[in-house]
Amino acid sequence: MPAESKVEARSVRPSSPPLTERQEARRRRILHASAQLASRGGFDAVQMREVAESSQVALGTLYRYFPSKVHLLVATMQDQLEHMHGTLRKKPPQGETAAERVAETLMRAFRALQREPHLADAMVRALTFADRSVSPEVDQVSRQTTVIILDAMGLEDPSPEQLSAVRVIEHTWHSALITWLSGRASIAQVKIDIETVCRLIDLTDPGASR
Amino acid sequence: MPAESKVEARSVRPSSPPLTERQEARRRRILHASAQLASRGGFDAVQMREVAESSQVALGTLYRYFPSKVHLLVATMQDQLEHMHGTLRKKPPQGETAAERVAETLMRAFRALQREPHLADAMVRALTFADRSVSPEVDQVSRQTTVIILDAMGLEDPSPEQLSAVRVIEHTWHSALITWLSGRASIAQVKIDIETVCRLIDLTDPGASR
DNA sequence: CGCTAATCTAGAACAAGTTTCAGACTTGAT
DNA sequence: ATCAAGTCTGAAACTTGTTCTAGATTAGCG
Repeated sequence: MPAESKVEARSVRPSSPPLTERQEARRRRILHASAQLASRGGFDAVQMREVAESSQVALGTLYRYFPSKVHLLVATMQDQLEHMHGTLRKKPPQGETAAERVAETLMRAFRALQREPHLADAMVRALTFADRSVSPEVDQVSRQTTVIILDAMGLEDPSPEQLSAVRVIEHTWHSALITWLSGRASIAQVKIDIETVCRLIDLTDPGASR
Repeated sequence: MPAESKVEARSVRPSSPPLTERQEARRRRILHASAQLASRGGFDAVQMREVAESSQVALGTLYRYFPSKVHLLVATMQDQLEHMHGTLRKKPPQGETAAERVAETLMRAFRALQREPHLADAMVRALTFADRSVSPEVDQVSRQTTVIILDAMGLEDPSPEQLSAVRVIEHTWHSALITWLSGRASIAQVKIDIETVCRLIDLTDPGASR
């Protein structure tokens, strides 16, 4: 009955209905345009009309794929996170302790973001500005981040305390990024904050190699 | 030469030019209207036209006092934070360790926010969405928060490590609030995160009473 | 008091996110 | 090949933050 089947965009989570090739292509064009515009001028430069035009899609269609600007930018972030995770996987961190490895990984990610500060601005602002209607997508980003951190820790089955520590690390990561993006903290400051919070890991993992 | 002298609103920081009585009254009406509307429907419910109308001020005047919606909401937060600090001061936390006292203080603040979740939503979203143009005001909020935490710790002159810990606690506090406000974390979860991050204090303060 | 500069007001105008709609186009099934 | 249902397009409309303007008010000063 449907034509190009249903929509509902997802990146790693092609849960609901599968997309037509042309739909997949559209989705990709949109995300590409979004990232491109964001790389220029950050959150404000991602204007829905421009995204639509750049990706050769009608405005209504754009809104069918991504029901709001925030949805679009969060999806863009998911997209970028995948790249990131792939990249990080290739060269695992060198640190001795779990805390060092996590800090190293986050700093590596941070340096990547520094290369595209405007893009980082757009994604992070969208992420923290997102309201309840975007919760599922934001949650997905959060889970992905958790995976990256656990990866760096090199744990099989983390304890509840360790999961709490990871949650706090994520909090710090997001908030520190924001203070950096809004010019209220220096890069060095962010580094210190990350290293400080990572100490929590050793605190919650008595069996860490020292 | 000027009439009602100059404007430039501030709360605890009447730095630049002092305000006329009528101006002070206007400013107060505006902040009151802002908090009232925010208490109803959160960030979205604070509509500049409505704030202007509620506070009996022309739209242009509103923008003269607060150059953007985010500025207005951040100022509203400063205002609320003062109350909060005053209230907290009266009954200092009971905990034995600094970590316990800080956690207790933050949880007390958290409970206050729970009583007006919409207001909390408006203020916190504004805070994290703020761009560079609002940095001074956001920074002021941050400083005020730092003071509250240091107060709870009961320290005279904190070490750099301790200040780092406080910074991380603030990061966690903000970010945890956001996850709670957007329905991605339960109240219990926030509590755990706060308690977890507060452990950093003991970690950085070897001389803590135990 | 009378002046002058600054402030305030009412309201129009503009910008960008979001919604809506009629009509053209695709798709999968018969 | 044809049809029904779902999609896409282009364009207009609507909402809310922000800016602008002309004229009325106000404050402080000589």
